[in-house]
Amino acid sequence: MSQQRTGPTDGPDFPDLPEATVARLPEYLRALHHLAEDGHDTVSSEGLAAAAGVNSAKLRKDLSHLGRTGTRGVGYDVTLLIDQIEQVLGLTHRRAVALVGVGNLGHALAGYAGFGTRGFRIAALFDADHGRVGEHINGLIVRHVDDLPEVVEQESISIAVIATPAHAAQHVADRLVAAGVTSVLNFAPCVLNVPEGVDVRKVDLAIELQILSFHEHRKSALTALPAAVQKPGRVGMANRLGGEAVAT
Amino acid sequence: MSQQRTGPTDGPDFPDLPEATVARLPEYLRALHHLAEDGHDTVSSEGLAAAAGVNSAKLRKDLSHLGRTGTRGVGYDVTLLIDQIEQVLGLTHRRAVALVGVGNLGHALAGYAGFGTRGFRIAALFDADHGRVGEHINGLIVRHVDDLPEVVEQESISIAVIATPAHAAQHVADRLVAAGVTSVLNFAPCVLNVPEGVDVRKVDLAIELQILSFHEHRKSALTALPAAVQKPGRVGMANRLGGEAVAT
DNA sequence: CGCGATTTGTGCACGGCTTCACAAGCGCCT
DNA sequence: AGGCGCTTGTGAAGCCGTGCACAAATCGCG
Repeated sequence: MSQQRTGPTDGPDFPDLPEATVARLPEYLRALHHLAEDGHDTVSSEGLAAAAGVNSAKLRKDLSHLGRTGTRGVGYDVTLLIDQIEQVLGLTHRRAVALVGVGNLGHALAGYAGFGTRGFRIAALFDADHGRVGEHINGLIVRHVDDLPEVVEQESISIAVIATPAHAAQHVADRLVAAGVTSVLNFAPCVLNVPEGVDVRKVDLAIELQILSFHEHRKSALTALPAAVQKPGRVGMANRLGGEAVAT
Repeated sequence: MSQQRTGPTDGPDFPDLPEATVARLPEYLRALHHLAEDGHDTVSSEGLAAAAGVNSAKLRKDLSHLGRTGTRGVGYDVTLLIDQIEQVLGLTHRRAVALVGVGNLGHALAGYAGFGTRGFRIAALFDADHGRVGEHINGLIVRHVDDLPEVVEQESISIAVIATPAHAAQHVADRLVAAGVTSVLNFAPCVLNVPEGVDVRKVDLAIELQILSFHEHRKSALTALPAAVQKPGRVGMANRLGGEAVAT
């Protein structure tokens, strides 16, 4: 997914950020909100980096892509930076999100408060099971997937979350795309084929655990044979090339 | 590649894989199981790559790190490859997992079938709320977090999932580490500080949506001003750097 | 007004990952 | 047995991301 620049005349505010930076901005944003609640007016790159769990140099480079945002010798203005990041992420208005699949996981997601507090609004719930259609969840009524086109249009939905069983996911994705959705967050353990221009991000619990399993396996093998290289230190690592998501 | 092993004394089978490769192996594994169910005995790198949503060259390079696995002119033996990957990921036995936080999301995770079918077993549920302790979920009884050390020891748990509110996550993580857990999957929207040697992976729903939001924002800005560069093509992309980072 | 302390912004080098392109190997068919 | 087509495995090149180290900028204070 490459995106060539808009051209010589640079777009008003489209820094054309590196993907890795985009993936970190939300984390900075969360940390900033936390700092704002604690009454901080400004933060140093060092402080914000610590709160977001990254290197300070990386943080500065990331923020530098947004244009000059900090003040040398002082740091970053918290509220100003929040505004800038929200602007870049397109969070200036609450985006409507559709949730398809109201099963085990779907229920939990529908009740997740983090949606509302971080720029989104679940605008509609869908399920293919007629037995579930009509059910009330968190103030919303479950509708049948056949109603997708209509509702997506009405509510101006461009982002959808798929929380169906794997075998239904591709079909749902096709219908979502046909209805006009251009971004999908997929919780089903399968790959989705979508047309160019549609973004898909995937969250797979089992994959995350399997990656951890690998490291466990490696760790136990290391401590078993060679005298383990015990390094002290503090501060953990959180890796991951792509981000992932969720919550309570 | 020949027998050379990076380490001094070569570990039995520890290719010391690139992190990016490790993050993709689970996806290959899932695709392979799917192929096996469909009766395939062998797969070409092209076929498997398509099923896993990646480039075939990347797939071959990834698999080459496991030692010779394929047969030129033929492809990869499906069941053999499954065994090899499971071996490397440490999935030869079902790993016990502890789940802390039996709220909205915790309930859903406790009932997630993908755990059992993909190498894991939820061995225990915990919550700090005494009102929830004792509750039966999916055949398991919710225990109080104070029992962590005891249960982790008994069940040989090394991996834990945190599904608590953000404000409790760090405290829970500390207790988990103290109890002997060395890998954590964190669903709470906050960064965790853990000692060296403990792995943390994070899944944050809001972050995923915000990343999608950015791309939506960019797309709408592009289609608005310049005559959109409409490229045809098919086949979608699933990123995550990681995963991408994404994982991702 | 100027100096020093502080912190940002960034040039640069390094390492890892991705992709291409092709030689090496394998099976099948004649 | 030999050749042919197919597929893997991998060298090499390029790209992206990271982290260091430092110059530039700003504030506060004497």
